[in-house]
Order: sequence, then structure tokens, then C-alpha cells
Amino acid sequence: MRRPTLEAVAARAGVSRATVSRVVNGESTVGPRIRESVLRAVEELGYVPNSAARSLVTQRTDSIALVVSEPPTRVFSDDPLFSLVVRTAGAELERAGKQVVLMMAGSAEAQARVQGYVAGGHVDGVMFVSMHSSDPLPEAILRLGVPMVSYGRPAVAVDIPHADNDNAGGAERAVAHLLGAGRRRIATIAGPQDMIGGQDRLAGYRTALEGAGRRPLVEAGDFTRESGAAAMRRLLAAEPSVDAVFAANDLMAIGALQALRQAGRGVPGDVAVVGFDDIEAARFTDPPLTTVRAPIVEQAGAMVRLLLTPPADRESERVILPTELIVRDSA
Amino acid sequence: MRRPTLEAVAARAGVSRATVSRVVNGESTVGPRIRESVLRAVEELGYVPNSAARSLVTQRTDSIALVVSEPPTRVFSDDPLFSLVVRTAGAELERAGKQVVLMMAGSAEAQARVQGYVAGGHVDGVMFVSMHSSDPLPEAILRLGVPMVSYGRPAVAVDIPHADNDNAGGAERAVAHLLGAGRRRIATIAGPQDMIGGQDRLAGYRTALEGAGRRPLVEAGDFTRESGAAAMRRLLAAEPSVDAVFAANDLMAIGALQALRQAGRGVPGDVAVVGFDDIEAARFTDPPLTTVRAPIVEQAGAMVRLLLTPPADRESERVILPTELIVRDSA
DNA sequence: CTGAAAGCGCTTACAG
DNA sequence: CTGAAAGCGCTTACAG
Repeated sequence: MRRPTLEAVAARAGVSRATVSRVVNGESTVGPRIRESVLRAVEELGYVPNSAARSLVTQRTDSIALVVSEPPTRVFSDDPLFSLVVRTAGAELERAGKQVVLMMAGSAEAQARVQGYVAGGHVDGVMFVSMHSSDPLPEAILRLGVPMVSYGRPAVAVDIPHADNDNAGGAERAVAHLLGAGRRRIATIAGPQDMIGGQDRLAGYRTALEGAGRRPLVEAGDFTRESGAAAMRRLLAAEPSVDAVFAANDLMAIGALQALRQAGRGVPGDVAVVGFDDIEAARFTDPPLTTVRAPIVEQAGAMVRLLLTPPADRESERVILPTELIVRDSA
Repeated sequence: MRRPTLEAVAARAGVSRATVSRVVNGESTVGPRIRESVLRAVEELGYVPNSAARSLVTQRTDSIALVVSEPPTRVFSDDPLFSLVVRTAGAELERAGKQVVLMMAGSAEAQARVQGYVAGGHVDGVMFVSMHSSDPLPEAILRLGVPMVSYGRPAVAVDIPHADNDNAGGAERAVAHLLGAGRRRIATIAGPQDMIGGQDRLAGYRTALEGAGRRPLVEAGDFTRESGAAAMRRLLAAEPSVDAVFAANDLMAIGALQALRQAGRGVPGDVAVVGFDDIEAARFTDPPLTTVRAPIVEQAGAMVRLLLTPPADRESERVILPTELIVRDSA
């Protein structure tokens, strides 16, 4: 079942291939009669342009790579961040007539594959999600001259247009809330320090605490529930007097909630808990989680728009979205 | 910064384009000296084949479309099923040298786009995730003659190779567990009935209940936490004596847990709750959720292998994976 | 407004 | 084992 070609349509409509091409691509310089009959032939034959042929001559692919740089450990975690970013960006890109090629880049092998793919001219641009500071891809793609953008400020030295949110400010506000409620020993469960989100949220925590003349108390996690629970247990062991904890994301806050419950500590009575992200699960914990809302959907949209806008037309190479404290019952 | 072509490599190595092509594609019929010098030229020039040109002549694309057929309402839900399936399938496909093109098909417009894309010869195969019974795509793609597979038994009349899990059996086992624990009034929060998972899990519930001579009590949800909470409230209002509920997925079970908490009912004391899927969140609820484990990762892997295996070499066109009851504290 | 022709960068029979 | 040549299905100056 061979697909019909331009040639076939031309023959059927009794015109040249050039004319069919013009009609198919919506050029206005074709007479109405002819356009009409070409359209009919296209319809009858069920013609759809062969994209490989088209992209060979136009040097465009209308495809964008969405690169998720997560190591295997986190690949099977169920952080909703990925679904949300991937699906929002995907839908927006599709609306713009672009296709989304999803690429995992969590190992050196996978990174090499991504690089080869981009070098092979498969895509017109690349979007980075969840970048780590050791990621060699941005540098490599910069050399290839392919446009790129990043979800969040890049964790590497390469300067990449990006959409971020005010991670540090959000963290500061969370801690200020805890301080304002009279909490004295405020700990944090920090995220991975090779990621911007992890770094900035920790920085915000430190700023707020130090501004109040208090000493920081930090345990690190890796953004999974499991690691949040483990960090909370360490915190409880190291500093039994802890009466509040700011977790760098909601998943870790959920883990902390569980560890607290198992240790017999009441929330927020004994220990107040604040998360970050405001994922849907935050409304269903017991007690419902106070958290900092990260505008994930908006941020993904902004990133896509950045990539779709030619550099000359961009108002700015970076957009920073505000975060907002959502007070529920856990703090 | 034009990328080097075959031509350039050939010139540099002092051989014909045909020879370079053979070396690049790993054919064994090239003399070692020549191969050596071609490889050197490739290296020096940083040559990477242009995939559009290659696919124009080979008629292959080495790309696979992963079609997620969710309507907007669920697009922004954070069901981890999608991340898991998308990322597992993606990683496996990449390992096989295929690229994954992610496509959302939640509206008629989006469906048309997918169809056009597949018709345009962009992909060698398509994988359906989360299919609804009204989906016109399987039929359309069948006509195009492009190979396809489905995650779960297809919800449409088209016969598609697929990897499924034993949804009905799992549901039966869940209800049997409840019956065995002496529960008398066992309700279910069913999933969408235009999806196979929703249908089969409800069927399993009915089979088990009727086998025990009990009357079914059904409220429907749409697989979101919110809908699970709402269904639980309706159940409580309609039948205050309900002492157990089987939710067709964990997210709805989590919603039910919240509604029960708000209604002052103890779990499992007053009402036992069983979910389905065993997503990571199930281990972090209060109390931890008893649920039926769906082998999501294995199922995604099986689906990929099905697509990658030529029809003639397949042992079967459908693989059904077992489910397992995971007993925690909620039932 | 329409067409003839060149060319995008590869692969693959076909000769030798 | 290697090369000359045709051809994959399009688009786009260039003429007219």
C-alpha cells in the first residue's frame, strides 16, 4: 500500500508538481480554479506530504526534543513534575505544529544518544527538563548551534534561555511563615544540590533563618518520599527539639509526614511541616499540606514560548514566575 | 555552520560516497585500510548522517509514536501511570535505537494531528496508552497499515496486539479479601466505563460479590482523587452501613480515605479500603493502603517488545501479566 | 500565475 | 571489494 506522492497528485490534477507543492503549502499565488482541482486530487488520493523529503530540502524538521536528564534512581519515582511539564509542553508545542520527541538522558550512554540525535539534524530545538550540574549536553548542543531552552535556570555554566520560578523567594516566605507562627527550631529537608531547584530552595531557607538570627539545620534528600522520610528520621534523632521543617518539595514533605506519624509526633501540634510545589497530592495528606505553589504549568508554557520566539523578538531571555504560599493545616 | 555531508567525508578519505555509506552503516564488505581512513575522516569532520535523507531512501524512520489519549480533564491530573509508562517505554525503545515521539490525542483536533503525522510517514509504529472506546485513531491507523500495539486490551473493536494485566482477577481477589475479613456491605468506586481498566475492574468486583451472593453497590469516578472523594461521599450518604470499599485505582482510594476521614469514619475499623495499582503513594497514606499491584513497568516493557518483534516471530499477540494483592493496613 | 529543472543528502542495485 | 549512477519525494529559484 504505497502512499501517493506529489507526482501522483500532479498527474491527477493535470498540473505540475511545483503547483501542487504551492497549493499544499498554502501559497497564495495559485489560481482559484487550479487550486480547486489540486485540492480535489489531494482529497481523492488521500495525499499527505512525505516529511523526510520535505525536511531534506527545507532543512527544518518541525520537531523539538524534550530532554529529561534523570538518573535511573529517579526514573521510576512518580514525581508528577515530569508528567506535568512533559504534557503541558507537549500540548503547547503540538498546537504550534511542532512535534515532541521525548528523550531520556539519565546515563552517559543515553546522553551520547541524544547528542547524536540532535547532531543528526532530527530536531530544530531542544528543551531541557530537570538538569543536573554535571550534564554535558548543553555544552555539546551549544556547539552544534541548535537552539535550546531550559525548564528552570540551567545548572551548568552554559547560558541558556529559561523559564524559572522564584524558588529562593518561595522558600524564604515558607520559613518566614514558620517563624511568624512562633516556631523556634526550624529544620529543612533539602533537595539535590546538583540541581538549581535544590540549591535555590536551600538558599532561601538559609536567608530567612539567618535574617532571624537562627541557626540552620539541614538534612538532604533526593526529592523522593522515601528520602524525605529518612531525612526526617535523622532530624528527629539529631535534634529532638525540632518543631518545624521546610521540605524542598511536596514528595519529601509527604515522607516527612509519615516519619513524624510513626514517631508519634503530631502535625502541626508538635512539628509544623511546609512543602514546595503544591502538587495535587498536597491537598490529600493528613493534615492537608501547607506548601509553596510552583507554577509548573505556567513555567512549562513560558519555556515553550521562549523556544518558539525567534531570539530577536524575545523580550527577555529569562522569565521568572512568582511563587505563592498556600496555607493549609500542616503549618 | 553547515554540517559535513557524505560527500565531504568521501572527498577527504579519497573514496566514493557509496563506500563511505557502507562503512557508516557497518557493512562488512569494505577493505580494512579503506574502512580505517573513512573512519578517520568521519571522526575529523564530525560527520553524522542526515536522517531525513536516509529515511527518504530507506523508507524507515526509526521513530515510534507514543499516543496518550487523554481528554483535557485528566491531562493535568498527576496520575503517575503516565510518567511510568511513558518513561519505561521510552527508555526501552531508545535502547533499541528507536526514538519516541510523544503525542497527545485528547481532542478531535489533536487526534487529526496524530493521524496526519502517522500518515506523513513520520513513524514506523504507534503505541496506544490509555485508550478510550470512542477513539477513532486505531481504525484510522489500521487503514494506513502502520504497525501498532496497545497498553492494555484495546477499548475499541480493532484487534491490536497488546500487553495487559489481569484487571478482573485482581479486582476479584481484592473483594475476596474483604469478604474473607467478614465485611458485609462492600461497595466499589468504579473507573471510567469507556476504558478497559475501568470495565474489567468493575466486572471483577461484580463476579466476586455475586459469587458470594451479595448485592453490588457502585459509584463511578474518573480515576482522580477528587472523584474518589466525591464518590465516597455519595456512598456514605446512600448506604451508611457500608463497611468496605474497593476503589478501581489508588488515586480514587486516596480520595476515599480523605472523605472517610472527614466523615469521622475510621479505616479500617469502620470501613476497609482497597485500591488498585500500587503506586508509590499507596505506601504513604494513613493508614498505608492495601491494594492490588498492577505491573505497570513490566506491562510497558512487554508492549514495547511486542512492537519491536516482527509479527511472524511473536509467540502471541497478547500478553496478560498477573496482578497481586498487597495487604497493608487499610483492609 | 505556472512549469522545467536543479538539488537537498543519502542508499542500493548493478557493473566491474 | 569499490564506484558510477539512479532515485527516494519534495521545494524553490528561475524563466516565461
